[in-house]
Amino acid sequence: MKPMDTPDAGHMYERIAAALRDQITNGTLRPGDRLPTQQELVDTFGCSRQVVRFALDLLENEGLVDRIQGFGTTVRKYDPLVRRSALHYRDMPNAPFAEEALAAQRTPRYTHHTRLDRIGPDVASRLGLEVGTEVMRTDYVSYVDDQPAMLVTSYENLEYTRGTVIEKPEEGYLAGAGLVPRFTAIGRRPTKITERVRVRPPRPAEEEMLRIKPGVPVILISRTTQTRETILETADIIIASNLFELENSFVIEPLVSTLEQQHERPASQDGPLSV
Amino acid sequence: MKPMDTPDAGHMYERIAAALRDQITNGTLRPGDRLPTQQELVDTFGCSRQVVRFALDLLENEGLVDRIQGFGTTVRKYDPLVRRSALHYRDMPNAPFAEEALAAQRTPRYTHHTRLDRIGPDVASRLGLEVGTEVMRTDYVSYVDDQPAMLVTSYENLEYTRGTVIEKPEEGYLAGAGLVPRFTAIGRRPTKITERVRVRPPRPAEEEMLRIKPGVPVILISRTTQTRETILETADIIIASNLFELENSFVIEPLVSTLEQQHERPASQDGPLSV
DNA sequence: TAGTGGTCTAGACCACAAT
DNA sequence: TTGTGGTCTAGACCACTAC
Repeated sequence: MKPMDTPDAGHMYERIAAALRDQITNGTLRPGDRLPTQQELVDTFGCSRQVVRFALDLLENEGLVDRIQGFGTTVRKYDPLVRRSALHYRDMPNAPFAEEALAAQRTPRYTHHTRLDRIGPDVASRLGLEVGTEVMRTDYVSYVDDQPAMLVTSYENLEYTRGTVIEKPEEGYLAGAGLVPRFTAIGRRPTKITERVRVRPPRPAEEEMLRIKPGVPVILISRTTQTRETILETADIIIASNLFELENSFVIEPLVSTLEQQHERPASQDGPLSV
Repeated sequence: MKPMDTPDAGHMYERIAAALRDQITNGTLRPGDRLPTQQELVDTFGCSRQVVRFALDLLENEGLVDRIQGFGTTVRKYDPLVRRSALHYRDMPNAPFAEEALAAQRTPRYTHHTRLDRIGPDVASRLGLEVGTEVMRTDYVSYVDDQPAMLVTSYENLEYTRGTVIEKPEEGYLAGAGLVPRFTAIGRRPTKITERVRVRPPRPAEEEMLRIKPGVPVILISRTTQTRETILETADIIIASNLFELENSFVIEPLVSTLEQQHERPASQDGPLSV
């Protein structure tokens, strides 16, 4: 019969998607609400069920709806936690992840597994070591309300940690403390931590580990922790983007005439100086 | 005939997708290569064309392939630039975006449009001003090799910039300079810049503005620039995640509380020190 | 013009959730 | 059991690319 474009413009599936998207974004349909059934949409728009399904595919891939077999299609909820780098890289020996979750009325939990491992090319180049060098590897899985939210794999250079209290990250009196207090405790206080952030749709393995729904990208962070001369640690962090936002703060150094650079001086007051 | 699961396990479309995904990720099919045609896949897997298309939908939504009508399906290329916060928020009055692009052998270009604007609730709360206050708004579109890559909308508090040389961000001798040198020039050197990073699939408007392909999430950054007492600026930044990665560096302050400094001391295995 | 991918129909059966 | 969404077939026509 009528093949595709009926009265208006564009394709039928896009018209259906646009109609529903409007209702979702303008609040007519609210998070958790049920959309019309596929059959109702077939009747409303006078098209085949495949077309309706294609329209719902779009909305699902946009992260706007959840489709529950046998139940219906609902508007997806979004209520992320915030991962603050400043919390993770401060001196206090608390667990920043737990703090973030509890502050948002969620229940945090994590598992960890530490073992010796030999590194591949990628980690080797980040640590400045030879491929195959033995390092201390720790895998973490962090849960929010029993839902996996973040995967971390950390590699620590044994040259610096071997035989110290922090050789095993989750043992000893600094178990669970952040990188900064741990390495400070062995006289190797980090001077800089660098995060490289990449974003893409999840791989099937990540989809499974994080129980990710369609339309939810993952955030991948490669971190390196260093002192002036050495690289202490590197880590791969995988985050489900529907559960976390990131917050990064950058401290701007005051202008210190031309003589001195920023060294061990607690940030002084910023005078209105000319350039 | 045979409805779905033939010999092996799972659904046919997932088997097809998995076979192709393997070839892409293990390098049998390389970026730019053409996949088999839909008809060839129909013949190979002995299923209907709809099922083959569903499999390709998956790969497209994973960002792995491009589908070009009349030509074929190809393996997508990924070669992002790096947005370094340290570059954007430093003192040098250069254009960091151009520098990043040129370093990667790409051609940068951007447009800008500055005007007075009255702010809505979101920007108002970020600037600590009343809704409807007049601010200086500037919209930027940044292109890499003539492809739009980043949208920035910046709102500057006129209370501080009115009548100064930086009142219009893209005029005067500091045109195009970063936030730090510009505000420093009027005696309001920023002390902290905070970025909140959110990730999700693109809205249709964003898809169009950034000419985004299926399976490419957007990165949304809300930035605020402040001195100790005041909020100077806030901005919304939208980035196509296939064109940019982010790099954030965090400087760890030396310990100044006690006389203890870490510094160049190669201190190996020493006993546990109190934090 | 030939061949590619894009949209659509009409109908079938399966899997899961609610009752 | 009923109704929801999930997978699949077989076939049609449209839109674009390359030759």
